[in-house]
Amino acid sequence: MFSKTCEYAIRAMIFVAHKSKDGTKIGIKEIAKGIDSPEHFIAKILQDLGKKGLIQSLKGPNGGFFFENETLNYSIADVVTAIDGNKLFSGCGLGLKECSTAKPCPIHNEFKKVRDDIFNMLQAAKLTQFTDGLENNLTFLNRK
Amino acid sequence: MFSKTCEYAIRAMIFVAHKSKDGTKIGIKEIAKGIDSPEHFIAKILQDLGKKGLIQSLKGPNGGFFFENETLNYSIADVVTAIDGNKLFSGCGLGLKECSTAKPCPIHNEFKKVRDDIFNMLQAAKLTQFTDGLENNLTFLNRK
DNA sequence: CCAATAAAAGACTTAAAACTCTTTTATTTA
DNA sequence: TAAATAAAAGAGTTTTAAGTCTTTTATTGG
Ligand code: FES
Ligand code: FES
Repeated sequence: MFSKTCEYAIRAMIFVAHKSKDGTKIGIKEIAKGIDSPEHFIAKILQDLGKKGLIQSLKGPNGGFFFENETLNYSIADVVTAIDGNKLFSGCGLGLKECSTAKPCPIHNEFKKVRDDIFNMLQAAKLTQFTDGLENNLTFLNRK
Repeated sequence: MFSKTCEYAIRAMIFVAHKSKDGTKIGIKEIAKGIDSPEHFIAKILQDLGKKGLIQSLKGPNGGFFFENETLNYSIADVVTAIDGNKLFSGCGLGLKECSTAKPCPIHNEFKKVRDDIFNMLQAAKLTQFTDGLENNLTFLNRK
């Protein structure tokens, strides 16, 4: 469904949303441990998301990653679009150059339906809404 | 959603189902043209599917690819499983080592829902059911 | 201002996916 | 049975994704 990069990105963003709820900054090492990902790899990914404005960071002692505007409250769909682009949300399921209702592939109708469902569910899934589940060990971001 | 290999595979299988409905065999060159894919690449893919029993082929003059048992009538889900495995149908959306209801990731419930929808729709989509649409130019397997 | 800290940047390696080319084997038909 | 045909097999190459390592830059607190 998502690229490995995107899977790490989503896990990391949810993790940061969880850990930095009160404005605390969270370091890359702790993030890498928390989501069980290669440290330098997730660093690159978050740098990229930082450039695109989806996350903030500060260098130096007590530095780390955090969300400046809780008000923005990005969704998982925003993260997916930033990393994997919009192929999943608007591309043809059978790989035709573009998805088109006028010249549809054989599964266009059914595929469009589930594709839209995926988009809607990821759009509705805000990064901040998972804090409680993680806090109470009802949901997990790693298998350690 | 699917790997490039899998996209080609599905297109090719639907194309063969369409073209060899009356027992005609269809050559790899015509398949490659019909679905707009690299010839040697789709050849490899169909060889693989042949070994797995999803398609039949014969060498020599008048040889080509065809379906022996119309009765089997595989679905797109079968092709996807053969090529991409079952990660899409049963893996964790956030890339955790395994999807588990007991130790779910934050989006497990919602993800499982759309994942099952995808499976059901691909399971219901039989390779032979698209012939009419293709025949009447209502649906397409390329953009040429 | 200096040392410590932590992210940013950039160069790099590895592994997997995508794709190509050449040779071999099976089948048919003249 | 020889020539033509078409897939099978196998050994590549190229490209992209995934992951690593080293150096630089920014920030803080003493
Ligand atoms: S054309 Fe294939 S999904 Fe729309
Ligand atoms: S645990 Fe992530 S989808 Fe089930």
